[in-house]
Amino acid sequence: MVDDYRLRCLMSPMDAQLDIVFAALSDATRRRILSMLLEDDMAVTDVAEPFDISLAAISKHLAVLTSAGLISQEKRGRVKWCKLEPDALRDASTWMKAFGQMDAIDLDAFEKFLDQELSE
Amino acid sequence: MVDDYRLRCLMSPMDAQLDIVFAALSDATRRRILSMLLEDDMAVTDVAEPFDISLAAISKHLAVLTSAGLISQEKRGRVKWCKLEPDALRDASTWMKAFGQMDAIDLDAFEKFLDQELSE
DNA sequence: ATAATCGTCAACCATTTGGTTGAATATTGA
DNA sequence: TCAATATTCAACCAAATGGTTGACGATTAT
Repeated sequence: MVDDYRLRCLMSPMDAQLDIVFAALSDATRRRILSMLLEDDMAVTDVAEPFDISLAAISKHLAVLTSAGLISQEKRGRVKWCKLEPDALRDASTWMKAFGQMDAIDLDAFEKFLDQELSE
Repeated sequence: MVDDYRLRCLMSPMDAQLDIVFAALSDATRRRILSMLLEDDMAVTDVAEPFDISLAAISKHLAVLTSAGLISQEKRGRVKWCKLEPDALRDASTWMKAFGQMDAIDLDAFEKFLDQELSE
């Protein structure tokens, strides 16, 4: 009985999504925006206020966070509200968790899995 | 008594290091290399073997992982051995954990902290 | 109606990233 | 000694990233 759940977490098909989420997290401005949104939903202008960069730059950062699924944006009137979507962090934290526990799994199975993966 | 441990995790000075670690994790090739190194220490050439890209490209990926602290490289003879350093994941996973638990902390303190941070 | 506000778009720029190739540097094996 | 192996370096390239500015389309306030 192989615990290939963690293997699935580490390898293949959600790779593209993980790329995007980790890339979104790799910028301090974006992480700080996420922290701000923990406090409350915010309008784009209010998100931008503490930063020294242009509104357009913030708008781009918010677009990155949105396409990573880390936030959602909803326009009400002329204001676009930004809302945290912390569930999108789950893939990433699952990867890291799986990674940390990897030495506990069946390594023979992992090797077979790798061979199969590579022969495709 | 404020739990500002998590605040410290989310904000400021280790930001630069987090940038680097998350960026290193944002590439599927590099994550796969990390997975391979879970099995065992490996020489650069052996790391490269399963991939379709040049050895030089792998060498660069390994350099990225090294400067993120996620692996270490030690040259013995003409072979450079790559070794996983999973502790470097701790900052990142601490950030994510702190983030996930953020709603449990003192938000007034967080607000004060933010104000202070921004007035510097 | 007109002016102000919210946010994005488009064009541009410099830097970084991920890849290539070919040459160069050790080191080891015959 | 000479050839093969292991790895990096240097130069280059295309694409992506993070920033700018100015104009623009919506929406709201006067």
